[in-house]
Amino acid sequence: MTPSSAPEYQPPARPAQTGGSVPSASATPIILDGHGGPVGSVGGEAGGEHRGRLLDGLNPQQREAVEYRGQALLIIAGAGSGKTSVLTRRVASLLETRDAWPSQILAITFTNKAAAEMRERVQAILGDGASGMWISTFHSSCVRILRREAEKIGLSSSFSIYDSADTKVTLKRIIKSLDADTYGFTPGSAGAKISKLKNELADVDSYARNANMSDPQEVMFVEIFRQYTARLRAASALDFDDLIGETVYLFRAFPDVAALYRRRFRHLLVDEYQDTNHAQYAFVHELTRPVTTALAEQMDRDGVHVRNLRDATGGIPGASLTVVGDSDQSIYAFRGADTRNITEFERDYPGAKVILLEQNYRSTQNILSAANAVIGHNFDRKDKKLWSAGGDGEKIVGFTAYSGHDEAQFVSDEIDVLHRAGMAYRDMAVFYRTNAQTRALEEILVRSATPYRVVGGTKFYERAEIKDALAYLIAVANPVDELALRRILNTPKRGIGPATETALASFADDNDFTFRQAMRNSSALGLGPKVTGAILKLAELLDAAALMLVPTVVAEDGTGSGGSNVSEVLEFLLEGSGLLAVLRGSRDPQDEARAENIEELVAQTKDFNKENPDGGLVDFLTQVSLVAAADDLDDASGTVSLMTLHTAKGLEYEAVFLTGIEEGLLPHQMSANEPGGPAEERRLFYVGITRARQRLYLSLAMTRAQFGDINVAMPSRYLQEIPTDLIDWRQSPGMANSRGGTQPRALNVRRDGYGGGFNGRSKELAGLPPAPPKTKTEWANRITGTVRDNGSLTLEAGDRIRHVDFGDGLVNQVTGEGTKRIAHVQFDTSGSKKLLIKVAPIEKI
DNA sequence: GCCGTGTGTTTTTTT
DNA sequence: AACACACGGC
Repeated sequence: MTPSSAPEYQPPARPAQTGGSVPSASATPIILDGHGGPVGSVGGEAGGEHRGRLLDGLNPQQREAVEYRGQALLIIAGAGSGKTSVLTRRVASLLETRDAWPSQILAITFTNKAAAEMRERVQAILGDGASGMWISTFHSSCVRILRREAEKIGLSSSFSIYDSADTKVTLKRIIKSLDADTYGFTPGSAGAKISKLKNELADVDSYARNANMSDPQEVMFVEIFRQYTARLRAASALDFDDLIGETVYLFRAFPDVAALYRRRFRHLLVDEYQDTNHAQYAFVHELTRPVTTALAEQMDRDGVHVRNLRDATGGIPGASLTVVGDSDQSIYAFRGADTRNITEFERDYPGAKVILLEQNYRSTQNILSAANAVIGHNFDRKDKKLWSAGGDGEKIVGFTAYSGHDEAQFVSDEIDVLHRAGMAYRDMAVFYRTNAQTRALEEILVRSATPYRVVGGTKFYERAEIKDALAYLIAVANPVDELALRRILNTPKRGIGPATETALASFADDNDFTFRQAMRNSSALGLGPKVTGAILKLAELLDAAALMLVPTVVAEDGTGSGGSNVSEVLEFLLEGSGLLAVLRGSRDPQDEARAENIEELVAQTKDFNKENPDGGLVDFLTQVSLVAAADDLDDASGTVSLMTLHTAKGLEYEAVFLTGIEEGLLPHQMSANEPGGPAEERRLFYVGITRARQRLYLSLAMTRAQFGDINVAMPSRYLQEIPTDLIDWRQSPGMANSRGGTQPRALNVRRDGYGGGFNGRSKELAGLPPAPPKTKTEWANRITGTVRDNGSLTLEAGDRIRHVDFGDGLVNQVTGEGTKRIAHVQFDTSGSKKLLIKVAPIEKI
C-alpha cells in the first residue's frame, strides 16, 4: 500500500458553497444551486503548496492518474497497485485544484464499505470541504435518484426494494398459478433469465417483440415475465436489476430530468469497472452525455444555474469520466458483467487517456509470481505483470488434507501458529468457493476457540425473523406492497391460514382493491368472527404505525402524536403484533436467539436514528436493502475473517488461506460447461491469491462431503499452473499417493526439494537439474487420475487397521458401495472415525 | 388452522 | 446434512 496522506493537513480556505442538492425535476420552483460551480476556474494559486502532499509517495503513473485532467481516463490497475489511494487522491485533487465542487462529484464503488472508506479518506485530506459528494454504489445512487423522481415513472417514492428472496417468492406464486412448472420453469430459472434480460436493459415488451411465439415454452416465459412485472408494479416495488434499469429508462424517457443530473455531476469516477454490466454501463453513459443547447436554454429559463457550465455551442459538455479496473479481476460475468466495457473503453470514449498501474505494493514477489503464472494461462488478455520491490518473502504453503475437516484442522492449526508468532487475528482470512464450505471450518474453529467471523453467508437481514420484522416496517412505508403484507399476515400466528389469505387476495383482485384495502374491508368476506377480528386488528396496527410517521397529528381528544422515528415505530409494531413476545415465550431454544436478533435490529434502528437524525423509515429500509456482504466487515474486530472468494474482492490480509482448491470446487462443477467458465474461475483464484500480503496457504482435501455423502476430490488444475519452486508442500497430493498410506507424511517434509507431486514440466524448472525419477502415479498432468487408491483393499467388521494419523483401530462396520465404501473405525487412542476406504491413509494389520 | 412426520431437493458466486 | 414442502391426524 502506498502511504496515506498526513492527517493533520488543513484544506485551503475557500468560498462557502451552498446547496449541492439536485433539485427534483418535479419540484417547482427550482432552488438555485449557489453560484454554479468553479468549473474552468482553475486558479494557479489554489492547491499549489499542497500538491506535493497529495502526490507524496506516489509513483509516476499514480501521479499522472491523480493529476490528469480530461474527458475520459482509464486506469488499468493491477491487484494491489494502490488504486484506492489513487482514486481517493484524485477526488481530493479535483476538489483542491477547484476543478470541482464536492457536489459535482459522483464516485461509484463496489460496496458501501468501500464508499464509506473513500469518503473518510477524502475527508481526512480535505476536512469538511468534502461533504456533498455522492460516493456510493450503483444501486444506492440509483435509489437516491429514483426516490426523488419516482412519480415521473409512476412509482411511489417509498417504493419497496425486492431482494432475490422476494423475487423468488413472487415468481413461485406466478409459476404455480400458471402451472408453468410443467414447462420446466422454476423460480430460480425464470428469475435468472429475467435478471439477465434486465441487465441487458430489456423489458417484457421489447423481449416479447423478438420472442419466438411459436414456442410454447417461450410464450409461457413471456407470460411469467409479464405477470412478474405487473406484480412489482402493483406493489410499487423494484428488484435489484430494476434499480439500475429504471434509472436508465428515466434518463432516456425524460431528457429534462437527465439534464439536471448531467448538469450536476461534472466528474464521474467508477471503481471495479470490469464488473459493470450493460445496464450499469448505460447509466454511466447517460450521465456523461452533454446537455443539448436547447435543454440548457430551457434550464436557464427555468432558473437552473447553467451559465458558467455552457460551452461555445450553448450546451453543457459531457462530464469527465474516470474508470478504474482490471479485466483479470472480472468475476461477475454470471450476473452480466461484461469486460468489454473496460476493454473497449477507448472506443466508447475516443481520446481517452489510459494509465497502467503495474507496481504492486501489497504482496511478496513469491505471491505475485504465483498470481502472474496462474493468470498467464488465460489467453485472451493483455499481458500484464505485477511486480514488487518488496522481496520474495516466504514460500506459499501447500497442504493436502484427507477431508474437509482435516483441511479445516490444518487451517485452524496454522492460524494458531501465526497468532502465536504475533499476527493479529484480524489480519488473517480464510477464503472458499462456496458458502457450504463454512460448515467444516466453523466446527473446527469453534472447537479450537479461534475468534472468527463469517462475512456474508446467511446475512443478518436475510434471517427469517428479521425479514418478518422488516416486513412490518415495509408494510407501513409502502401500504400497497402485497408481498410484505402476506408475509406478516400470520406471523406471529394469529389464526389466518392459507385459505383466508387466498380469499383476501382474490377479494382484492375482484374489487380492484389493494391487499391492504381488502384487509380493511374484510368484514364483507363473511369469514369467522375470530379471523375477521385478527385481520382488522392487524390492519389497524399498521394504520396506527403509519400515522406515527406523519409529522404531528392532533387527535380528536387534543393529544398530539406523530413525527416518530424508526425505532419508535418498530417498537410499536413489535409490541402491537406480539412478534417479540411470542418468541420470548417460546420453549424452542432457537427462538431465544431469534428474539435476540430482533432486539439487535431494534438497536440498529436506534443507531440509525443517531447517525441520521433526518433519516426516515424509507431511508432505513433502503440502507438495509442494499447492504452487501463485505459491508458488515468490522475492521476493529479482532477476528479471523471467513468469506467467499467473491466477497474477498477488493480486500487484503497479511495471511490468506485459500481452501478447497479442487476440481469441481475451483473450477466449480457448474461453471465447467459454460463458455468462459474455467477462465473466470481462474480469475477468481487469481483474485484470491492477490489478496495476500505476506503469507499464502493453499489447501485442498482428497475427499469432500457434499449432499450428505462423501466424494473423492481431485486437485485443481490451477495448482499445477503455479511454478513448483514457489510452493512448500507440507503434505502434497503426490505424497499422499501411495497405496496403503505407508509414505511418511511428517509435517514440513518436502521431498527432494521438489515441491512434491508435480511433474516439473513448468518453464520455471527448465534450468534446474532433471527431476528425480518418480515411480508413483503422477496426478499433475492427469487431473482425472487418482490421488490415492486403496481400491483393492477389502475391509469388514472385525478387521484391525493402522491409520497414518490416528494409529491402530478396529473396524466396527463397513457401509456404502464401490468407491464410497466407508469404514466405521474405533481407534485405540483417537476415538471413532468414519473413513472413506478408497482414499484413507490406512492399511490392514 | 395447526403441528408433526416423511419425502424430495439442494449449492456457485451477489447487488 | 439441512431445509422446504406436502400430507395427514388432531
